[in-house]
Amino acid sequence: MSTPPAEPGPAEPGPADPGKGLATGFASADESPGLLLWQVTNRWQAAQRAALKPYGLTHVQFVLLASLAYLQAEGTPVTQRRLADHAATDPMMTSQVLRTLESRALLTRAPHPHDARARTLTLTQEGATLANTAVAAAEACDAAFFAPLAATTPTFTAALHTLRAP
Amino acid sequence: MSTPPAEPGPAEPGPADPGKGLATGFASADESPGLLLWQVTNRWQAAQRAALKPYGLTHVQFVLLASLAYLQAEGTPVTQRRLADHAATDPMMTSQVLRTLESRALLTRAPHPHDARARTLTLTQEGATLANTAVAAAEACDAAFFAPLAATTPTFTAALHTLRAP
DNA sequence: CAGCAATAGTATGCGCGCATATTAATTACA
DNA sequence: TGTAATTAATATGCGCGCATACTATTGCTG
Repeated sequence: MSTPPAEPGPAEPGPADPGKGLATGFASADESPGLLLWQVTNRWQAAQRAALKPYGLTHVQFVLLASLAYLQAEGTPVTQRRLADHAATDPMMTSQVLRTLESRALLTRAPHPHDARARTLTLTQEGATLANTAVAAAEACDAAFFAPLAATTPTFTAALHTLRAP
Repeated sequence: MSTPPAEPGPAEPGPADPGKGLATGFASADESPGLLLWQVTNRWQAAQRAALKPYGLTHVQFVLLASLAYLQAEGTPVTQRRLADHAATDPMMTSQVLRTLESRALLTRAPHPHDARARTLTLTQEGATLANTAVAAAEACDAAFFAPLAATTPTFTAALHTLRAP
C-alpha cells in the first residue's frame, strides 16, 4: 500500500523517452512472493555466514559436515552421492566442498569397500567436534532469525515443505 | 515425523568410530526452517532460470531490467544506487550486471546531469520491450511455483515480509 | 573557502550453484 | 557372457553474492 497508484499513467514521459512505462502489475519486490523469498534467503545466508565465521565454515561446508555426522550415525558407509541427496546439494559442488573439508582434515574420503567408483566419507575427530560446536551456533542463529514469526513458524515451515516437493 | 526417534542412541558406533553421534535435535534439512528456506529458494531460482532462458536473461538481469522499467516511469533519473536499493541487490553486483546489460544494448549508462560520480540508467527500446515480455514469463513462472500454497499464499507472503525487515 | 566525512561507482578475489561433458566402474539385459 | 545403459565422481566454465579496498566526487562544517 506504499505505492498508491497501480498505474503511473502517461503524464510524464521523462527526458526523451522513446517507449513508455512498464506493463505489469508489480514485479517491484514489494508484492512478488518469489522476489521476497530470494531477498529473505539472502538475508538468512548472511546471518548464517556471520554465525559460522568464527568456526571458519561457510554455510554449505557446515551443512555437509552436519549432514555427514547425521548420516554417519546410521552405520552404513556414506558416499558423496548419498550425502548430496540428503543435504539437497548439487553433486558437483558437493565434490568440491568435500575436498576442501578434506584438505582441512575435517573428514576423510577413503575408497568405498564395494564400489570402486565411490568414496566413503568419514568425519575426523576434529571434524566431529567442529560439527557439534557449529551446529549449536547455526541453530541459535536460526532461532534468532525466525523469532519474529513467533507462533506462525510452524505454518511458515509447512508452506516451505509444500514448496520443496510439490 | 518421518524420523521417529529424536535421539539415535549409542547402539551402533559404526566402523572404528572415534567420536560418537551428533549432539543435535535435527539439522538434517527435514525440520530446520533455514535449510528449507535455502532449498526452496534454490528450486525457485532454477524455475526462474528456466523461464527466462528463452529471453537470454538470468534472474538478476531480469530483476534489474524490470526494476529499472518501474523506476524509470517516475521521471527522475535513475542511478545505479537507487536501482540497487529498490531491487535489494548488492551495489557491486549491480554494477557488473548493468555493464553486461549495457553491452547487450538493453540499457544505457549516461553520465548523471547533476552528479559527476553517478550514472543515469535508461532502458533502450529493445530493453523496454524485453522487460515487458520477460515480466509476463516470470510472473507466470511465479504463479505456477506458488500455486501449491493456494489460499495460504498471503500468509506466506506476510511471513516473508516480516523476515525481510524485522 | 578549506578540510573532511559521506557517497557513487568500480577493481579484485573467493565460494557457491549449476550447466555441460568426461571417465571409470557397476548393473542390466539379451 | 558380452554389450549397453546406468551411476559415482570429477574437469571446465559462467554468473551470482558479497567482502574488502580504492578512486573520484559531493556536500557538510567550521
